Amino acid sequence: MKENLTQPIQDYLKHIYALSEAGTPATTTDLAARLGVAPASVTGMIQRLAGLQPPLVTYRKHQGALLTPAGKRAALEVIRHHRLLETYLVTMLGFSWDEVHEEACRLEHVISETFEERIASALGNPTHDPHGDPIPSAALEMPTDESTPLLGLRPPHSAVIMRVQATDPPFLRHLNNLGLIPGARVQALAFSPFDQNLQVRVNEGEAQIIGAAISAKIYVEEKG
Amino acid sequence: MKENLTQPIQDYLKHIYALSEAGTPATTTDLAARLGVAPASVTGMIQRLAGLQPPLVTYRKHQGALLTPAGKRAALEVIRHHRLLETYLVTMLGFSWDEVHEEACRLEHVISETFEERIASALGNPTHDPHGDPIPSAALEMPTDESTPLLGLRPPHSAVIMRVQATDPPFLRHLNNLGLIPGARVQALAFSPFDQNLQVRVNEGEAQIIGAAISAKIYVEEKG
DNA sequence: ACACTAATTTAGTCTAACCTAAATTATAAA
DNA sequence: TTTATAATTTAGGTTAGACTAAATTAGTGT
Repeated sequence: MKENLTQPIQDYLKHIYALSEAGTPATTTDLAARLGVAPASVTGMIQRLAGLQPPLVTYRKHQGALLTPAGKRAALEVIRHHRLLETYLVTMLGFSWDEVHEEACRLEHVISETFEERIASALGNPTHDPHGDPIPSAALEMPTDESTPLLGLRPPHSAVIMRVQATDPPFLRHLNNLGLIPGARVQALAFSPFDQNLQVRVNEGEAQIIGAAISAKIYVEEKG
Repeated sequence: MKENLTQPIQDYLKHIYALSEAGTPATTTDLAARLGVAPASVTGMIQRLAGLQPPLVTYRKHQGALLTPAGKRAALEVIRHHRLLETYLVTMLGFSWDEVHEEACRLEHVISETFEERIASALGNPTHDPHGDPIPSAALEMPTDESTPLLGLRPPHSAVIMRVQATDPPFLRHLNNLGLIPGARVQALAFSPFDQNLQVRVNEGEAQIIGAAISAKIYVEEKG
């Protein structure tokens, strides 16, 4: 019951959570790609996780993996660590938002509950990290967000960026240069159905065109 | 050359550094005791460390281990992390000095050079941690201290506590209750050669008697 | 010089987490 | 329905880092 999960196991759970959030099981290959590991290794690990007492995942051959309640709790604990750390690194230690993912990935496995509490309260118990990702509460409740992909915004609507789902540092720096960061207001000026390009104005600035690869990863809310 | 040392290896190096600081090699058994590991495991690991390219320790059978320059650098890097972290946890996150050792032991292996720099400069590049232990500089130079064991202080001399060499939380809390913390002034009132007990006054307070087990671990400097 | 004890090393195992290659199963097209 | 392709699993192997038990070496007192 009081379990000390290894770092690899915590990583598996974190990614199973992300991939199965929509309800569909996380597949072996998707997990392998995310974890940077061979598919066969994933099969082996999933079988082990399903055999633990208590089991952390449910698993049926060729169907993929889903988290059990215990597995979900462990995953949310790691995700809370990760997102609190990212927030702390940016707001208290002057990291930029493209640097924090890697650092948080290493720290998330080793900080104590005390450390978690201290940084959470130093930050005023934030509900979202610098990328806009929701931070599970201390009770491991995930905040529910209403945001939708920027890709779906149509002229002449405007909206506020709530979330940027990306971890690649060069990509994040690029978005930062374009002003596409949480809090920014974007107005849709034109949409091209062929290539799914969106022409937008960001924060009263110059008009610019952004491709589908970008606008699908940015989540906005129409408000104000 | 660009080495990613594992956490166990970093721990070995750290403890070899501590045990061989005086110049005498670190013995298998002492290392085993410190690392909480069987002596045979230490032998195996030391042989591996001596066989790395470049070697991190020098080793001759039954003689114990000494750090090579590369090994010493790696050890000092970890020790710098550890002591900066302890300092940061105490001064920026409200940890008490008995809580920080364990936390720093886990964090020291995973923080980046960037993280190290940021906390060092947030703290004003401290040279000593909350226990008074010297913090190696960014260039890995260890500050040299002049302090001597409180055990050697004789009436009517007085001195200032510079360093407390201990990690056990209950013990540290006890010292804290006695006021025996870095910065405190102690005056020797009497010394009993039989049991090595020392009667002292701490910070103008009540006289109290402290045993050799304590006064040997507290380092002071006579000044002022 | 000898013998006893304590320290150390060797030899052989174990487990977690990975790998590759081969075998199997599912999926989708003809 | 059959078959090709892609996904998955099985089987077998590797490595780091630990363990125990047995063998060896060093150090000390006689």
